Amino acid sequence: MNCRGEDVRLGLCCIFQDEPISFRKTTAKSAKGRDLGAQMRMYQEIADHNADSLGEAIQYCAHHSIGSFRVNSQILPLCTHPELGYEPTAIGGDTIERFRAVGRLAKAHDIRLTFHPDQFVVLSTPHTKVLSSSLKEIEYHAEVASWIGADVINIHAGGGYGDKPAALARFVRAWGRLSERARALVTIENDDRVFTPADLLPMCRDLQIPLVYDVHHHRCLNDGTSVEQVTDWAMDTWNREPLFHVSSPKEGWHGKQPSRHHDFIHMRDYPRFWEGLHCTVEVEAKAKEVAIKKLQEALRARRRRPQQKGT
DNA sequence: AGCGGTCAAGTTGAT
DNA sequence: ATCAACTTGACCGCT
Repeated sequence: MNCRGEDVRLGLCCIFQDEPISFRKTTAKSAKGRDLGAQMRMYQEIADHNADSLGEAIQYCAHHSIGSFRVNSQILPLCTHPELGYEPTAIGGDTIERFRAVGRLAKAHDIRLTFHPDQFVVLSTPHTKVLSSSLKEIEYHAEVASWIGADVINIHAGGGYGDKPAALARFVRAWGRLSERARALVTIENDDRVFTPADLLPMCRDLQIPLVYDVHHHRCLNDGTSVEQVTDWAMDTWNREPLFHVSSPKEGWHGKQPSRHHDFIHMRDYPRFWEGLHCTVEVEAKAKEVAIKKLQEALRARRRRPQQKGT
């Protein structure tokens, strides 16, 4: 039981729908038109804004019983850009101290912070260029995570390239090239196209990489295992609070692309037996904080009702 | 001020 | 062959 009086910690992903809390970014094209000094000033200004916004996001979560917030990877603009990139620690002024203060705020309110680097991080890639940029990207996340106290950098296994065992072997090798600090934060999530929980669990156990179990992806790409079974197995891979993902299909399970996310979470898709688990559930719904509010209400209502048939 | 096109990056599968 | 989808639309430059 955590401080919110509930067992499950719900997580908000990156942005808000209605609440006026926003994060800024810029484009390489815009930055290139300035001299180096002006570029760094712009990056710092955006980073300061984003640190402040992250603080507001944490406050919002604390006041709305949301226990976790996923931080956008672009929180330091263009930091890992191949031409314009810079060391996170090179950002000037009191920006880093601002982020550290935000980290203390999150800790004080028991708001868990996570990262989910985007699709360009591919540790299973056979291409050395893609691999080096992926490693760099993860190390960047690890640095910022150390400022704010994030305890998860969640990635997918990457492409399968027609030979999943070979791809996973490359993943293992790449993972070994990360710093110890980064490895301690990296988690791996089952996806909806290539790697199922059954594909990933052996590697997760071998290397002690926690599995972020995405039940929606599992339902899109099934491997013969049950939601109950994978939940148990995934829980066992964690040396800290387990993290799961939930979402609902935009056009229903019989629509043409069930992988697309709905604005809200349908209770049918939220496993009943997750209630009462000590874990974080990130809510991947387009309506963001509005979807979480609805989900909280639906979970409360369901808890009051006697057990019904089905999940 | 409003609006449409653009944005750093990888891989897959739908069309 | 092209393009949308993915953890997320925001930003820029034109009219």
